[in-house]
Amino acid sequence: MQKPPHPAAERLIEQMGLQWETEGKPRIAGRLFALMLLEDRDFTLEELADRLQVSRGSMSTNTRLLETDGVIERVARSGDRRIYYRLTPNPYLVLIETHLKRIERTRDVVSQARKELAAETKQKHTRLAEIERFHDFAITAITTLLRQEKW
Amino acid sequence: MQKPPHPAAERLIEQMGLQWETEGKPRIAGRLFALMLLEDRDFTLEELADRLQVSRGSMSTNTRLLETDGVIERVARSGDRRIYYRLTPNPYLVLIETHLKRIERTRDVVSQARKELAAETKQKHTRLAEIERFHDFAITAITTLLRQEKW
DNA sequence: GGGTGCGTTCAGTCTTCACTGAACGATCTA
DNA sequence: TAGATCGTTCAGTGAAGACTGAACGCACCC
Repeated sequence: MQKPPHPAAERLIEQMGLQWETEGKPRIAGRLFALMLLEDRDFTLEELADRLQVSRGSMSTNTRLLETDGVIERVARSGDRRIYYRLTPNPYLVLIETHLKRIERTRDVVSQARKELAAETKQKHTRLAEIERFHDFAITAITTLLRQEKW
Repeated sequence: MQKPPHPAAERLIEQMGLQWETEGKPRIAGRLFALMLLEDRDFTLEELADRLQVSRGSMSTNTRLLETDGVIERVARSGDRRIYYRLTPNPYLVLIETHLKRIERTRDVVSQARKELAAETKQKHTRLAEIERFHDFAITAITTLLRQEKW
């Protein structure tokens, strides 16, 4: 017999879903992430779909999404045809890495624009160089942060 | 006579728009931000709407959005009924602050769940405490980063 | 081979939200 | 006061994409 989920757990899951939504990611992915953080064990696809009340199709899509990001991984069990999902060792660090990549991408866009605008007014060029430097600074900061790992 | 915009500038603006879109923010807001970074001067609403080829309504909404975030500000000129917009002194730092607030919010959600789940299994409680600690660490890191300002 | 369980795919639906543009109020000018 | 200019609001439109669920492929079991 299944114990009904604690209201506080439920709230955490839903809040995380909304949070992810504001960041442009699927709500289900956020809810999924929260659930797995909370329970911290292996799940089958169907178990997840049941628990979060979504279709298997949706769950398939979103597990793949998190898997691609490196937040969760698939686990096989001998004698069980089903696939199990669990969090990877440092899911949060992985998320930050994804974020880092985005910043790097923006930096590159700025950088390229700066180079191509070199012949333009000096003001624009200086301005872009400044922005680029800021990005570099942020990237360095986050990278050292990730290396520390002593949280 | 107006000089046509440089292709590289155009690309930067559009790319920034797409970037903001992936982060769940309006594309126009991103384009607006890039344009103002690039030119770094005062603009009227209509000038912005013309330049980015959007309606005045849209521009009104999006200038307000960036203004609320503290990225741009309104400027009045005596003898001119129109409102001018310009970047605030450290627009990037402001954006990071906004991001910081979001992290704090997530931390609070986790924190509350942890407290309410104190009576639940020890595993869940420990797990949530760990997540909370991680958030605290990230918050501290970003805060010190913002205080430095020596980029 | 038929039957069953599992995961994926994909066409279709639904929701959300960015964006438009007309209408409006407000403010200045003649 | 009438007219012009400026910014905002809001109802309506359109598009993007999250989500569903049926159909499918595949592997295993009998």
